[in-house]
Amino acid sequence: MASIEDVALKAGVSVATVSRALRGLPNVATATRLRVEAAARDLDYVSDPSAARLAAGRTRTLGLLLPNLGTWYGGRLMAAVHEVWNEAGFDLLLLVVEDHSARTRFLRDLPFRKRVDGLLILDVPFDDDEYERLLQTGVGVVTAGPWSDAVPSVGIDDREAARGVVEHLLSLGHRDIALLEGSTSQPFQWQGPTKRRAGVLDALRAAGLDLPEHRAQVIEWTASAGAAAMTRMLDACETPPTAVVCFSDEIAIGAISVLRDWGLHVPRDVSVTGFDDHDLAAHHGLTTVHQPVATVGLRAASLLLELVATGGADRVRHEVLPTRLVVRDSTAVPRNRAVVPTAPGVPAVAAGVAGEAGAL
Amino acid sequence: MASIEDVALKAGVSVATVSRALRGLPNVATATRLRVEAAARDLDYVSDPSAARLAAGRTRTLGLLLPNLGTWYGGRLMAAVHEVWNEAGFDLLLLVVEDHSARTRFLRDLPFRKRVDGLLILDVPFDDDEYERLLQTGVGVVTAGPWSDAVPSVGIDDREAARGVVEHLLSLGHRDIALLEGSTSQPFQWQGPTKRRAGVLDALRAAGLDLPEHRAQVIEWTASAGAAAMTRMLDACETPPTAVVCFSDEIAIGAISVLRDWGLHVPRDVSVTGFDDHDLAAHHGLTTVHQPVATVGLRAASLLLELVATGGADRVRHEVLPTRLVVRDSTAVPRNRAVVPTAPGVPAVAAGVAGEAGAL
DNA sequence: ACTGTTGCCGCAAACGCTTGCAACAGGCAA
DNA sequence: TTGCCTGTTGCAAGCGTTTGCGGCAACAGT
Repeated sequence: MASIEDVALKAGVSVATVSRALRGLPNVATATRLRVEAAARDLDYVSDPSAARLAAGRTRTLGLLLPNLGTWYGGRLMAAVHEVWNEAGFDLLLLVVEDHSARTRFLRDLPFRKRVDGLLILDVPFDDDEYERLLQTGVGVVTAGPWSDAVPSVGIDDREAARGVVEHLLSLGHRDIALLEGSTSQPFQWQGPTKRRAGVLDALRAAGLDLPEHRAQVIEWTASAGAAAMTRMLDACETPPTAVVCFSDEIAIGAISVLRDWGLHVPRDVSVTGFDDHDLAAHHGLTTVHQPVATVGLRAASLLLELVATGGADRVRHEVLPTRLVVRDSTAVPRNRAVVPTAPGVPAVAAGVAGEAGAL
Repeated sequence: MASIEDVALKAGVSVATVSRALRGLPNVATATRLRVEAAARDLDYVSDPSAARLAAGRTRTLGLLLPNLGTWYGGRLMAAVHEVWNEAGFDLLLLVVEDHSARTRFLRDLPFRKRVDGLLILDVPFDDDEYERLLQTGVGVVTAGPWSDAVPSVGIDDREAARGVVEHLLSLGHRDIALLEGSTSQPFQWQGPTKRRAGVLDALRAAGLDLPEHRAQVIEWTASAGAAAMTRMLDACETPPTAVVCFSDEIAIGAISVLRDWGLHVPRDVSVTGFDDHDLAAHHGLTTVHQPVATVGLRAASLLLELVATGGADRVRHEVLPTRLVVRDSTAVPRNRAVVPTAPGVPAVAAGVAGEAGAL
């Protein structure tokens, strides 16, 4: 297998020149560059990344830290990140921290040392001291999701998004709105659900409403948990809520199936909303919050790329990407209630768009 | 940041001894080993993988080649593979080949050269010559899914699995069975669907039945494609089939939603089966073929590990993992038809298990 | 003609490990 | 005592790059 020396011999130059020519450095004459490139092509030469890393002191590898592989969100994001980094000639090193003990080990061993130039953290939150410890290794750090003053981030405004969903329901005339919240500890203390809950309360209070205890449940982020919670709620109350706000599409899909089992029509009897705009959401006709997961990945990946290129963070920047309420067929005017033209402070949103058209 | 030399100095031994001690090689006295380990711990030393790779000529990295990130199947498999390799101290390098031009480039450039010790190929099929070209780079190759005489593989018996599904329907008494096949070119020519079709035909023919042209459609592997195809089929025929066999759970979910829209009850009016046992399949009460994706990943990952450890493949081995028919609530005895006790050659499977119990 | 300047290029020293080989000490048998 | 073997350690030569520095033309300005 050809090494740089073979190329140098064949092209009649030194290895230094080959290295410079092949990497496109400026101080190489065009003629020599062409000669070198030809020689490299003839010999089918590719440079050895290990040697390059060792000599240059940079790994041209970036780490992606996430709590688990195989989730819809993580997979989508990883796809975007991989594309950006691959394009820029960086390898992607997967770092999986699936539970608290793994998290502790991660912070103790810092297993990315000497392996990556930068670290993109997805949904594994740290406190400021912990971020500091990560940064002391010299690698650049960016988060996609978690927010901290210590490191740059890109994410969405969970609070605002949740508020938008509830405002949509309010504008349709709903006054009895239930909440299926995702747990904050799945598997980590994560800020998203807290913010979403705050957004829900913002909207309710602006309309002079409240969130009674029996109308809220904190559950896992799965369809089965959504189904179970919906069942409990229907069991416990004589009248179902007119609308159910779910913190993920999967939860919503679970809730919907239970409602249907109970003979309740969605959206005629009960409106349901999700969060994420999962692939299957469109197919289920689910009204939901579209979350630009690919864009989040792309931006975060690019940010980290810049960071490691410029060497240091000049200033900690935060990018907040817009979400979008996608109104489909799972929300409608509540049964037997007058449409309130516009709730106070609510933009005249989509009240006409959401019909009872497509059955679910 | 501490290097091996610092540890050597601190422990009062040579770097060679440190290297041997820390890697657990046998020819180090226990006392020295302990001293070295203590020094390493004190200095918070981790070895530089680039230097180790360069010196040893092995990368301790394995490549995972797949057509796209962010799919349910790929994500699940990657999770299993990552766990096995991580445990063994190997890094995972993602190689994505999303379409034919990328595939051509991959074969031309062999971008994994000098970067990995082995390659695990998932759902990106090559012909024998192409495998030969991959092998000439000296890396070990294993596939998860595709079958070839050239390289070891682990996978499932698609034909057998598909046959089982149809036999289940036959044993319930179905005689008018439709097929929603996944396309073979998504994005690559892949053997799975061909084999599944063969399995379907095996079962039908054994029962003296046929697959009329208007009862089969080749479509994409998505819920929307499943929905569209189901619509076309219902549009085109005056009587719907009594059962629909789908090549993926997502296709099945799409089909079911259309059937429901048309006022057809599943399974009372039409039975539907999927393939994969996707997370949401249980939730939809879908009768389907459980595919041991995590086990496939685990076995393939281990196989590759052995392969690169022993240096060479003694013999090309193929592992076929069992699938399992999971009978849920989307299949039942067809309406207005007598139950045929047992179809010829069909094991007395689950005919009593599949009731009309849970509505969908 | 002499000095700077500029543009290319080569020399050689890293980079931080691994590993074949030699050295050495101690134990044992002859 | 000598020789051999075994178990442990050190020496030093790599591994294949990158990059600071110096050299050497060619060229322009005085």
